[in-house]
Amino acid sequence: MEQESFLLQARKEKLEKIRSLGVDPYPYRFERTHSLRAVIEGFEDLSSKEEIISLVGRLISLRGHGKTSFAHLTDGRGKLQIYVRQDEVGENAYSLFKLLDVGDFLGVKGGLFRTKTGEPTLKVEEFKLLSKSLRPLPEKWHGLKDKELKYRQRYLDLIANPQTKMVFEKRTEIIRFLRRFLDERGFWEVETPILQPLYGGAFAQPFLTHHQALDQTLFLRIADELYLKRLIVGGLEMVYEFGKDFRNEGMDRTHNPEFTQLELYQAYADYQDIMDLTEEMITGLAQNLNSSFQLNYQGEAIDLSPPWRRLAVKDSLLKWGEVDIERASDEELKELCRSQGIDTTELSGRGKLIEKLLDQLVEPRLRQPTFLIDYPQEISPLAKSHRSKPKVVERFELFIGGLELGNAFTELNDPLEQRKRFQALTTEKGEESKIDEDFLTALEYGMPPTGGLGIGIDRLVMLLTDQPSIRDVILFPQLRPED
RNA sequence: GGGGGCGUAGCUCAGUCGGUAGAGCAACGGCCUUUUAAGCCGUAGGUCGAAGGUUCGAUCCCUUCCGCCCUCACCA
Repeated sequence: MEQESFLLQARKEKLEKIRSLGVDPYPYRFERTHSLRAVIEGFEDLSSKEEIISLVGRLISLRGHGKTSFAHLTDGRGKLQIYVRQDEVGENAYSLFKLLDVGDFLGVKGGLFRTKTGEPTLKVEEFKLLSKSLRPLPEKWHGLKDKELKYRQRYLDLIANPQTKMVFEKRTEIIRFLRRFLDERGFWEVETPILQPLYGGAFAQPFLTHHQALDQTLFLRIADELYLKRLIVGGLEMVYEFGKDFRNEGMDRTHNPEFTQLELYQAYADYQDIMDLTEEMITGLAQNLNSSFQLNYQGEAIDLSPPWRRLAVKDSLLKWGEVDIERASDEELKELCRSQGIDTTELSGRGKLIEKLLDQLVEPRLRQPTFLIDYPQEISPLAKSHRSKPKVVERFELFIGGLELGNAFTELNDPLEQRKRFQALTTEKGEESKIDEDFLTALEYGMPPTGGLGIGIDRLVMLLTDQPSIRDVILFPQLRPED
């Protein structure tokens, strides 16, 4: 802290010197004629015309040589060298330039030329300080490596590490593509409540908050599902929502307490249609982003070429668990769990046992794109029973590179059946979790046959940007407070 | 929550088999009109994550705590 104030002090003194020269270190405006990227791309043309241009940017390097200085400016899209000479800008202006630091924002005006080494450079005729920086930026050569600092002070990470900026640029492109993809198919983008009197649509602990005026407990949503289905009842037919969901559970490489999910619902579609849509959407995305179906995730080659494997839960466990879940007794399933080192004392019901076996035996093996389909009904209360297979529902989860990316159903639209499923859950849990009567009422008015999908956007970004942790694709991931 | 690793200057990192610490970059002063990790000369900057213990002496060993990372568990 002492050290920091020492460094701060030097900059504050410069700030005062600048003010005493009659210069405002935080002025309001500077007109730029070109972005730095435009200058680099149009350099030959601009320099041959000897045009005088105006540029802005942050000073990221500074090399003074007495009465002349070289520096680099960056404006977030590009980087350009500038060259300042005392005999060009005048003595007063040059002494002001000497008071500048790496980190300051600058507007410059001049013509372009190439240095001896051929680097495109702007010869400064005039410049204007646009904003004074009071703290030193991370070191120019090694950047900012400390993960904690990268997450806590993401702005420094973005300044110091171009790769970080690229990841988040791709994140923006991914979301932009998905919106366009759905908009073009006639989906409506909608917004549903984040503050909910009841929570549902997934199994997870919620965050609680309180509304003062209503004196009411509210929950931050764990999923959008039950509201989006109400809109299907309302006749919207094709809806989607990009939204933050909040789950009050553990944090790890693939879980952040708040995360972004894309949910979409399409009337008159079933889960087969949704599989087609998902495949088309994500392969289109990869093509758009990387111009290829091939990608590398954490050293592993992944081929997104369609069609993707569609593997039934039952077949997956036959293959990797050597068990027939239709025939095996509860005790046999438990035995298999135990042989895999799974603690079965807390597990009730075949559904949970099967889910555990999937976790352990199947999911880690799903490296290439795979729709795992037809899940046990008891762990899928919002999905419609399979049209021909007993005891399973029409549901899929999507796995790529071992990441669980999506979850989808042919939606259950039988209100009486839905009520039974909710009731079975509350008795199983042995607690008075409230049933969303308003949702059931909506179903009673009639919901058309519908397919629905949830995609974990953060994990999708991880996959497509080759990042190992969800924290690397969320600008401000959840951390414990310092001290 | 269990196990393992890490925490030293603003940043990136050395180091001390226990004798209160170094480098590069950044900073400050000086020289320098085509440099680009500019260069040269000089200066300053640290309660070595926090607290306690062992010791003549702790940044180093021990304990506890805090934070970060990995991993297991938990997690429709």
